[in-house]
Amino acid sequence: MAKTKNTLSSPRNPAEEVQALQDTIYVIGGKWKLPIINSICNGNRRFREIERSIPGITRRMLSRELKEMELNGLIRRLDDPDFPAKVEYEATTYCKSFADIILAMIDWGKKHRARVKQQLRA
Amino acid sequence: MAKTKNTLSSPRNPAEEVQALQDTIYVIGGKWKLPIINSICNGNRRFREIERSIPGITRRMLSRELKEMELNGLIRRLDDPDFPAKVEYEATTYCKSFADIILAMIDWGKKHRARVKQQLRA
DNA sequence: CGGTATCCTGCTGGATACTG
DNA sequence: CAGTATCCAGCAGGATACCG
Repeated sequence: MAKTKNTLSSPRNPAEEVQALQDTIYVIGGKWKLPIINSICNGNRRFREIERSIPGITRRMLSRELKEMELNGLIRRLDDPDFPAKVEYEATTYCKSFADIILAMIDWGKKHRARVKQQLRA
Repeated sequence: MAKTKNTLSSPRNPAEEVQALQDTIYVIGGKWKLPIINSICNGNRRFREIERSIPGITRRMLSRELKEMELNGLIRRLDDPDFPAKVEYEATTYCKSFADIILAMIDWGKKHRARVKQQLRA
């Protein structure tokens, strides 16, 4: 017999939460996915634009990640047939679902900088 | 002359935000740091406890990460001299500063699971 | 229990050059 | 502009065995 949802016991399920956490880490793992998502969500649409908006990224990496992200439904690639080599990328709803994570991370990063700066002055 | 902070223009600074994002990715990079932080913040204190709470992690990895995290001020290691091989770990305030990120990621992971399940039924 | 030592593999990602 | 091709290194991380 299937257990019915018990709303009283364990409002938090640690095992389930680690799982969820590990899934997420798997999906957004690596150095570039989140910065790229962030860039496109910020309105950058052209390859070069995105490239310039992310310090340190190479074309190869950007190219690879964009391809994978398109496959995974994170972005749409719009290729203008009239202008060869005019491509635009746009974020899907799915892509935007990472907003909370990205915001939390930006926030943490800013505070971290402030903290380090403090430390140097001490 | 130094630019004074202009509260009107650019309440958001994209360049600064990518930086912050990349800093954060650097700090919590890899498969294990976040799950370990999460585990310790959830009250797991013993090595084995932490190990058991994180599916897939090996002793070697856990050991290495814990050592690094202690060096970086994320956790305190309490070694009981009376009981050799009785060690406890506890989270520092710094460690807890990752809570928002972790929560956002757990949340995303859960929704992701639900989404995938939906897809399979369709 | 709480680790360390050793060995090994793969994959991420960098450098560089070329293309339609 | 928007990529692709090739080549290569480093290191994260897995397997396994051993230790006080």
